[in-house]
Amino acid sequence: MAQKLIQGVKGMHDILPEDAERWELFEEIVRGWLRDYGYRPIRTPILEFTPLFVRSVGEHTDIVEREMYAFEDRLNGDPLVLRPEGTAPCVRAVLEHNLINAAGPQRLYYNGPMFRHERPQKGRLRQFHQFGVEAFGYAGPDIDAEHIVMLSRLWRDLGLEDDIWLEINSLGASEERARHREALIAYLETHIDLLDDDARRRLHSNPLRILDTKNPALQAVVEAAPKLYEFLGVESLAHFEGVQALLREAAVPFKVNHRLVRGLDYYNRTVFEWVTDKLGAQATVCGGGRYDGLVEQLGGKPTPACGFGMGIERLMMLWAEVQADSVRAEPDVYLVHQGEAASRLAFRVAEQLRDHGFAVIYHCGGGNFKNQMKKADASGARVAVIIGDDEAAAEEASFKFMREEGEQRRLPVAQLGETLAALLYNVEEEDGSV
RNA sequence: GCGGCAUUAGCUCAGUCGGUAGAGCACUGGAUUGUGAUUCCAGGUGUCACCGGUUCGAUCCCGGUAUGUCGCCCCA
Repeated sequence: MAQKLIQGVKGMHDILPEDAERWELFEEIVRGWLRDYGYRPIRTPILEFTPLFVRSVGEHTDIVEREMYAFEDRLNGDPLVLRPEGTAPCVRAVLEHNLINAAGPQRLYYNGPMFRHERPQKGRLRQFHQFGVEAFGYAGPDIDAEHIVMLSRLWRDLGLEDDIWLEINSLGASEERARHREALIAYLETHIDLLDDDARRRLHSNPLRILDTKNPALQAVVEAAPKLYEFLGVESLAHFEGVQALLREAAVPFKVNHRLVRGLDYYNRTVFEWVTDKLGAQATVCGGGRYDGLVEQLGGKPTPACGFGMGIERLMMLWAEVQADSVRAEPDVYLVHQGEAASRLAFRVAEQLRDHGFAVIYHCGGGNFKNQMKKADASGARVAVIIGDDEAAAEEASFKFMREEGEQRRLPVAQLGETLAALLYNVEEEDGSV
């Protein structure tokens, strides 16, 4: 296939400054929120060996069967893959470095790009970004509830609480799930003549999804099908009830959706999704749950675990609506200058002002004063500091407030920093004047 | 991976029943050459996504490709 030189890869988007600034603000908020709950960062490589995901996510999931960027390293034949999700790499790193044995239970988070070769749409990209949280070594329902409650707080902090709601379910223990699956398949096979093509295709790959069909002709069959929750044992039910009790304690509203399943095989017991109706078909902005079997499955000691991932692109689209203002960081000072001696002085003055803590843009590229003042205005700077031949000859600088009334003033450059600090931040000078 | 729709100036979009194109914003220059966001004047704004076909002639019709977008599938 012929590629154009100047063309990004399909489904992989550049995040331009306007958006990237918003992303960084979002990331700062999220990191602060994670720290408040005692979560620590972990960073893992984007490449992993392919079998890691085949074993964890599941051989017969869509992710593994048709969406992984898997390839052979041309140099040594290693089977590599661009990670399609963050949980398995996190478990791998925790096991490889013995974090749990060394330091006990772990509360961790990560942030970064994930890769799935899907058909792109708005809010569904081939390279997308997630914040993920994983907790290892906690068996009780309190950690499940903690994850959900902390997310509820994040939505409030972001102003998204009206756009997102919570659905939860319990998948039970893996044996319980397996028995239900068997019963469900057996039931559906007795009604095979009633199923549509889609349902037949999913009968052995993902029978739970059939229960979610939109085909009205199947409603009666689906309604009478064996229910997963009828297969849950005492412990699973108690755990699920425990999670719900804590959610009620924290006054977090939720909806139990018995048809909620997740596309990754490793989940058990609690699963949850935060969904919105504002992003079309891409309704899920955050999903997660418990995966008590995964650590052992990947070769570790049996370790209870629970976590979630949130899609940054999807959340950013929601957040941009409630956060319409630009989040651009504006400089304090734009330094306008013309003439050789003046430019040299201005270069020094810029550094001098930065010593005082100011954000300073030194004009580059020449141009007349009119042109430079336009740039100063466009930059959003509060103050233009102007140095021409006259100022340079006297070791002085002029300054002018761009956003408020006031005459342009002129001072020796040695006094500029303190004077501007006083004017911009109302800092009193040593003699008490402002 | 399947089906539908879209692609025109830097941005948001008009338009040509087939005769090589516009608006607003932005940008550049000017209104006593050392002063911005207002006002006035002037001006580039463009392979009309790409490749091919039909035609005297295609931005427009047809086919393919690329990308985006909507739905399905699936998921964050």
